[in-house]
Amino acid sequence: MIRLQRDFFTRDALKVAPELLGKSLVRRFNDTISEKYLITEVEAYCGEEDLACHASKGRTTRTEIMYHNGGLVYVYLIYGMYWMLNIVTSVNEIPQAVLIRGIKGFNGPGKLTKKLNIDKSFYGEDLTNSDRIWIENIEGLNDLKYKTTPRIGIDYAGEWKHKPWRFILSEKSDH
DNA sequence: TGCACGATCTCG
DNA sequence: GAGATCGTGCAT
Repeated sequence: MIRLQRDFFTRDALKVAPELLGKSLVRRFNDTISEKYLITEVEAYCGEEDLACHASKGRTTRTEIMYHNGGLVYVYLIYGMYWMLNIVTSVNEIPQAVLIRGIKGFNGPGKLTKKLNIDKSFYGEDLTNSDRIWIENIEGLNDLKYKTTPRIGIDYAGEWKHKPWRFILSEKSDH
């Protein structure tokens, strides 16, 4: 198992998102407790022109982190009670992120952050050197099958709501 | 300073 | 189908 490095994240969100499927999300709580979860569902949000992306409102206190280099964590509160876990992608000044919507055994972005005890304190965390959250490659799991659908909960995004930028790992693969 | 609105979830 | 619940962005 090898922790994903900077170069994995500093690419376009549409390239990174499907490749995150089948990777292992690691949450380390202390010296003896670490938990690993297979990533099964993600969504890509691509820049200021993407009306579904929070960065479509420009650079604000909340979206600032998306303007940084890939590999950082973007966390925000939605509906007053759920923390959403996102991973910043692309390079400086290009605001993109991938929302982690589901992990094996726990579908739903709000449920997984509650399960992993992830909150605003993770905003800006660096996945390439954090000691409490990172992502690992699982040897032999590559080019997995997945399907795409439009993203969830963004009816306000006009034409952008139709983009097939939600990626779901298929139940069965040839591997 | 105030207010409308969510990249959700659970229960009925 | 509706309610819970609050930080953020933008209008006052």
